[in-house]
This record gives sequence, structure tokens and C-alpha cells, in this order.
Amino acid sequence: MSVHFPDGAQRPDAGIHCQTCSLSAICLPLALKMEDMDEFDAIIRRRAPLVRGETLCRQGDTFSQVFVVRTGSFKQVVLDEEGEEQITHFHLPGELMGLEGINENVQPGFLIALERSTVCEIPFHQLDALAERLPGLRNELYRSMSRHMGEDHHLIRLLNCKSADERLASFLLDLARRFQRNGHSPKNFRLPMSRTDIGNYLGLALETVSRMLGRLQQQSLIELKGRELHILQPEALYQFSESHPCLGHALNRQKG
Amino acid sequence: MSVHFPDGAQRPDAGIHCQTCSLSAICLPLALKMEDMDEFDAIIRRRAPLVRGETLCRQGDTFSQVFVVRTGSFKQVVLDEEGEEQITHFHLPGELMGLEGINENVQPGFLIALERSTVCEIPFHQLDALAERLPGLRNELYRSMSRHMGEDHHLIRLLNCKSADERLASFLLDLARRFQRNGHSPKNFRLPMSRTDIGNYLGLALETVSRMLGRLQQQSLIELKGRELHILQPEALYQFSESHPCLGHALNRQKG
DNA sequence: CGCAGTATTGATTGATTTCAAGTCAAGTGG
DNA sequence: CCACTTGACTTGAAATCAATCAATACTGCG
Repeated sequence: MSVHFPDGAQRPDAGIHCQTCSLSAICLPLALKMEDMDEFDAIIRRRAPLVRGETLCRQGDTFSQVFVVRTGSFKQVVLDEEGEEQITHFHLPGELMGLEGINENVQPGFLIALERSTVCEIPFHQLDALAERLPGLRNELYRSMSRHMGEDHHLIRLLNCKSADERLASFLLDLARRFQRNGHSPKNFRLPMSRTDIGNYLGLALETVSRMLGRLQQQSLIELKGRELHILQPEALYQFSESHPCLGHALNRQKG
Repeated sequence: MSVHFPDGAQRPDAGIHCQTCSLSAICLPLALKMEDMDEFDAIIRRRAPLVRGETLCRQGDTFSQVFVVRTGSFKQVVLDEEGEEQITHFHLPGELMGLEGINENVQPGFLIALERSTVCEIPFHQLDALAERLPGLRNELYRSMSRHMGEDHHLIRLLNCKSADERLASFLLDLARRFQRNGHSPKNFRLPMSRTDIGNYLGLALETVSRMLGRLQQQSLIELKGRELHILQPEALYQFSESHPCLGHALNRQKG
């Protein structure tokens, strides 16, 4: 994984700007003209890097800003009444975090760094004020939220119908797609999260995760050494992830 | 279910306006002043009512507008490559449909009326143009999308962890909450969808749905006759829906 | 037109089965 | 030591198969 910002100096704001950011092609200001980008850049706050396991925001915090992953990755963890943790999302570079907080005005979960990571903080009311004047930014904000919704639906379908091995296949392809989006190879990348986290996210025991990954490997669909992944046959992996028909339900066509 | 619009005349636009709509307290223009609402009202197109089973929009249609349910209800059905149907959402009055289409610029699924229903169509570019000038509307649009995301996450948690009976309990409570939002009793309402649809949505066989509903009834948590539902003990039902701990996964705390 | 008769669909309930995935346990390796 | 793998064994939740019932729609006939 290449270092996007050779920030020898650890201070935040050490010469980091949207205009020169390697993520500018996929990040919010994607559609902005140079002069508009200056304005956008001015409302961003860059944090000092977070170390692995560090918490960026806590569930229940008042919502006032959104975050963009600049480098590294995060998990979003929701804690329910009984204290059960549930990972609802992984966030990769260029992805916007915290948008669900708008409605209830609180952060919906913990955001925890999976590795050394850096983020941009964007105060939401300033973002909105800017969006008012910049249609391109506004549009990108809509699209970002819309994309989020689409991804959630993908996950819903996944959890609803798929067996453990299919879930894993889907999961890896999803990561691949998102890594590709931010300029990585979609075939070779490093899983930023533990098997336990994957299991939690997909609703499986960690042993099952390990087993199913093994199975995908036996079939030569992937090659996995530790967290280093090679997708050998993306096409076949996709076929596999969509293979088995859903359960018996969903078949009977009827009106309502 | 009361008739919101005694439209003896079946023509669309037959004297229907946001200013007098019974949903105005929860719908998009909720935050608008009277004069702004006139403008908003002017971009809305009212369709003739749809009958049960009728399709409002098709998966893959070009995205150009969003819809608001005025009366009745809809299911959103996604068809995958193998022709499997999967219901990803039910939509009740006052709820916005089609927002996921923004990103990919296509409608993400079929919207099918579950009963005789009416909708408002809102051309998206006009909505955006108006949102540019009306911060209240813009905000409501954000909130609506954010709420959507939150609901999806709720469903994700549900599918990830919960057993069949807990799913049913959660599902009913979710409907109750949403019916309450648009002015109905949260304890007594009519399920607009069939058991088959519920099963599809929750990832269960229809027999299981029926069985589990029966079980909830035996425990006197609900009373159900056909599709007519009374929630007898909302509090206990909630306890029940959250009761069993998740599977073994998710317990081991660790960094990443 | 109305009405009995029939088909169709939706829902409930019971009995039986199964296999996917969890659990427990031991071992590997960075 | 922790993250992961692998194996053997178990289980029980939910699918399947099947029979029945209720409600609604449809049909043709007097």
C-alpha cells in the first residue's frame, strides 16, 4: 500500500491540501473547479494520524461533522443495549463516514482505526453552506449518500440469501471494487481487518470465515497468505458468489 | 385507513396540493414557509392512483425523479441475474422512494403497489434546483437520506444476528414506528403485505413467518387476524426482539 | 342480473428432515 | 502471545413436504 502523503512532519495540516491530494479524483470535491476547491479546502480540518485501535468518534457523540478516510481504514461498530458489538461498515480511503448521523443528530456508532490512518474532518454546516453555492459539490454529496444506500442494499441481499462461502466471495469482491475505485489493483490487496472482524460483519464465526477462505483457496479462486490477498479468478469468484439460488422463499410470484 | 383525499374525480392533480396534504408534517416540504411551499408544490406531479400489483417504476429505468407515497404502500423488488426476486424495502405514506438511483443514475429496483396507492412524482433536477435556494428543503433531503441509511443498518443488524421470531418482532415494531410517524396508531394497523412478502424481506420461508407470528400471538405479545394487527405489549415485544444474544461471533474484543 | 358452484390464492398447522454453521479442541506460525 | 488454521463432532433452527381451511375472484346459468 503506497503512502499517499509523505508527511515526515507529523503535524496536522502539514502542507496537505485537496488540490494535491491523490484522492481528489474520487473524493467529495471531485467536481469542483480549482478556485472552488480552495474554498472547500479551507473548511477541512486534518487530524493527526490515528494509530490502530484508536477511536475517531464515539457512538452517541453529537453529530457536527463528517469524515473522509485519507489513508488507512476504519470499522464502524454499533453497540446495542446488551453490549453486543456489531460491525456495520468498513471504510476505505476516499470514503465518507458519519452521514447517517444527520437524521438523529448523533453519531450512529464508533469509528475505530484498523491500522495507522489519517482522516479529513468536515464540519457539516460549513459543508452544507458550501454545497448551497456549489452544485457540483451538492451533487457529489447526494451521490455519496446514494452510493452508501446502494451498498447497504447489497449487503442486505447478501445477508438475506447467501451461505457462508458466498458471503465471503461477495465480501472480497466488494472490497476489490472499492480498492479499485481509489486506484489500487482490484486483484491484489491487503485485508485491513482481522478474521474476527470479518466474521462479525458477515454474521459468521471466525472459524467459519477461516474455513471458507480456505475453501475458496482450494478452488483456486483466490490466494491468501495472512491478510495478503490475490484474487486469481475474479470472474469465477463472482459466479460463485451468485451461484446458489436463494432459499425456497422469494419464488412464488404474486401480487401483494 | 382513512382516505386522505376524497378525490371523487379520478384525474390527477384534482385539487391536491402540499399546502393541504395531511402528510405535510412529515413530508419533504416540512420545513418550508408557505410561500416556498407554493414553489415546491408547483414542481410536483400527481399520478393517477395505482392499483394493487401495478408497477410504478422498473429496475434499470433511467433515474430522473423520486417518488413520495401519498396513500397506500409499495414494495421495492430487486431482480438479480438469476431472476431471483428480493424485496429490499417496504414504503409507507410520507416516505421517499428512489433515492438510491442518484448514484448510478438508474432505478435500483421495481416499485410495486401493495394496494391501491397514490404517489407524488418529483423531478430530481428541479428538486435540487429548489434545494439550492431553500436550506430547509435541502436539510430535509439530507435527513431523509440519512434516515434511510439508518434504517438499512437496522435491517442489517437484524439479518445478521437475529433468529426468525426476533426478526418478526423487529419487523412489526419497525412498521409500528413508521405508521406512528405518519399519524396512525402504533399499536393497531393493517399489514399491507402478504406473508410471502414478509418472508422474502426477512429471509424466511412463508411457513416460518406464519409459525413465528403464531408464536408471538401465543405469548400474547400481539393479536393478529388476517392482516389486521394489534400490538398488545409493545414493550415486551421490544424486549423479545432484542433478547437472545448474538451468535458466538462479535464477542472477542480486539484491536483490528 | 344475482347466485350457486368452482377455482385460486393466502394462511395456518403439523410432522419430519437436514445440513450449514457453531462449538470445542489442538496445533501452527509470525 | 495473538491471529489464524484445521479437524472432529454436534446441533437445532428453519426448510420441506403435506394437509387443511378461509377468503376472494371467476364462471356460467337460470
